[in-house]
Amino acid sequence: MSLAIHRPSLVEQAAEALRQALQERTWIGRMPGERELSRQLNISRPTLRAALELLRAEGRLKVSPGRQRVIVKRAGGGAPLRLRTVGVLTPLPLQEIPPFALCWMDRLRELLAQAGLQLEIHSGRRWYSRRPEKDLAALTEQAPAGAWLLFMTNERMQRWFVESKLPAVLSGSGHPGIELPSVDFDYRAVCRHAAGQFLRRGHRRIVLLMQASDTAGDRESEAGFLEAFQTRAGAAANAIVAHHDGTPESIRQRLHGLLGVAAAPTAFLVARSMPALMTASELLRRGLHVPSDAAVIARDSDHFHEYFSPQLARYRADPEMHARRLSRILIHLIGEALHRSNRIRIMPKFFPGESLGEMRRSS
Amino acid sequence: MSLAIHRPSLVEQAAEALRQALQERTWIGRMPGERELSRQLNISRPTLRAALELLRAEGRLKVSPGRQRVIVKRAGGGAPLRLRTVGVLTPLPLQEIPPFALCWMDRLRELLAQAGLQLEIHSGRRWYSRRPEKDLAALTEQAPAGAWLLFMTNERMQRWFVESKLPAVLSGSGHPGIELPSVDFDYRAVCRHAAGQFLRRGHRRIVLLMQASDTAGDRESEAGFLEAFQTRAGAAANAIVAHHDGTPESIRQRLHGLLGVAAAPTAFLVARSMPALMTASELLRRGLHVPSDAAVIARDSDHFHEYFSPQLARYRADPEMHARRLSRILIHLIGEALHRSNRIRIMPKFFPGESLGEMRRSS
DNA sequence: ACCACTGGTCAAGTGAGTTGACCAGTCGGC
DNA sequence: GCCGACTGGTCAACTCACTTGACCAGTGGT
Repeated sequence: MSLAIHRPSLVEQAAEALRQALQERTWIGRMPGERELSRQLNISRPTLRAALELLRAEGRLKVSPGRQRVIVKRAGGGAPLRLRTVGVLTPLPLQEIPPFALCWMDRLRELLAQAGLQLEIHSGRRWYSRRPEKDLAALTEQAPAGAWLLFMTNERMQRWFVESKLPAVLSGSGHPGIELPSVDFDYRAVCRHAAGQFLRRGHRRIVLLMQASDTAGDRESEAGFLEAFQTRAGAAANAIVAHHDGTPESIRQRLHGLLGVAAAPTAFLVARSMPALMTASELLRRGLHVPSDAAVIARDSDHFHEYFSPQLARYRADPEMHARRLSRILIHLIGEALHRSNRIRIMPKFFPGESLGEMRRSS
Repeated sequence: MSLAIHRPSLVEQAAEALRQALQERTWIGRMPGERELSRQLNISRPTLRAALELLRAEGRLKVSPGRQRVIVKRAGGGAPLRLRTVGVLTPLPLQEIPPFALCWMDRLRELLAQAGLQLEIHSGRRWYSRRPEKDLAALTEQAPAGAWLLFMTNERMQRWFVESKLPAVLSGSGHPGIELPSVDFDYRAVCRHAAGQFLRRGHRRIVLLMQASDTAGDRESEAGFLEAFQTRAGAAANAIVAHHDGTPESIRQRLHGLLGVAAAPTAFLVARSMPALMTASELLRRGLHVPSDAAVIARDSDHFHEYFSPQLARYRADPEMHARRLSRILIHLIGEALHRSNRIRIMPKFFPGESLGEMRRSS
């Protein structure tokens, strides 16, 4: 059913009108001035400029400051093929992608399909290495896409996309200084809040357990977590940041190390839904009572958490919303092919569950 | 100079899209609900309502509170609609669909998109009730599809699709006598095998824990499970089939009942991945050791099981394969629109894990 | 009686687009 | 020479269509 509405931005519509006008040889040699054009099109100058920038990127115009834009003579129809695919970059194979992401990805695929776009998933550790530049260049040449959706990306990758000027969107945080549109969670606020919950319940040895990756979201998580200990209440407590490599075995080992000492931690904030499951189940398996021996909060949540006993305290978000926001940005981006730094930051909702324990005054 | 840009509001565009849809007789009798429509159009409800109000003013719709809008019959024929969509029926909303299914569904969507087909998911308990006929008729009229993909269906539903002669494929087993193409797992063999594993390890009180649904797969599971007890080794043992309603709370209660007696079961075969998680975690939470106090096998597996400690014994299958097979049948079906009873039965691979215990001779 | 659905309403938030202002560079004419 | 009227380049403030998320009462099937 093609019920979907196209919803082109004014910029796209203006660009299309200008293309049409150029095609019909409305002007010769140079374009009219911006102010004149914006008057004719009945749009504002910033909007017109964005449209003209599109045409420049397509090679139809040349600009130089102080002079009117020059119309480039075209030899035959060098119509810039518009790519109708969105490439997705992920380090994980489809089966290992967390259900939450799978859910919004599927919904996103549906939304994009209605707009005539196809999602193409490229999964592999290759692009996530220390020096991804060469592989990224190879990929974007061999599998060209109208836009790229980046998932769990490190700084190097993000920087590469900015510099190569390919249209890209982040699902997850952008590193400082990276000007890419993104949809992500406010992990700084989440982790600060979670640590605060632990502190208010009298915990004094608190672990943030996360994957050793260099995504911006994880860095923010750490920063937010540590911020909570700079308050008066937190100064007396012990903040521990522990890393693992993402595999179940590695998480188990890390927990083994943490719990093997005399003054073991009593509170665990765990990043990502599956490591949270591993943490909680391993605690139970060791005979610890949750929450009285060890409290747990999951930074991320997935639907299978509903089926864990005791119910984990966690932060929940809406995959449908995530998909809609991404789809709008992507459709926009593929139409305009220009970065408009559009950062959407979502605050997931806290769900207390049973793994946190009652409020108490002192330890 | 036709440089001017027509700038329709979203409301106008939506109204136009709806007029178009009405023209094409996309729905019969009544419109879908506002929430559903706004989701399909990817606009917010207030905006949609304004558009619907436009149509009402034009006399194409009638509204009355608490009921869906009624389409006013108009003279003049509508165009016959071409069906390039595959409708998916599921009782669960997208977020609650198990990751395994989500995974093959997404891959299926990709494969179908390549063939120019769109997947349209319809989730709701409505079609899964005791008397689904009326609602199914309404659905297939209001959202016509070139083929239907049925998920977790009961016998009544399957029979309805056979009798209405709509092209349909089952993901899951067909009930006896139902001649629909299907891709499913051989749960009879799986459960017989699982019960055999328990018996060989000396367990004598063995539970099959499953959702009280009337899908063919679940019936086969029960049959296969019980078959294992008709061997010489199984005759001395106690087979218990316990049902729950699928909610975490219900599973917990059921387990509470099972474990509350003196001679509690020592082995649990659990259908579906999430109930298996609930079972294993609840056992641990109660201080039972897995597997020495209670052994667990999951009939179905999902990737998050990797992150449970101890590793659950389970049966694994390949979502990619599942998607490929379904896509072939569906593309075939939508091309030829005839049933060719094509039953594909998959035997998932057994993974012993840690929750089953070593082999031993006697209890 | 319940529960899941329907249409009806609303307040708060947000982001695309507008407006209007100020640069520095270019160019023609006095 | 130099003024002034153009050019493109940039920015901050404002506006309003649209979104979001929440509630309500009524309907209808189980």
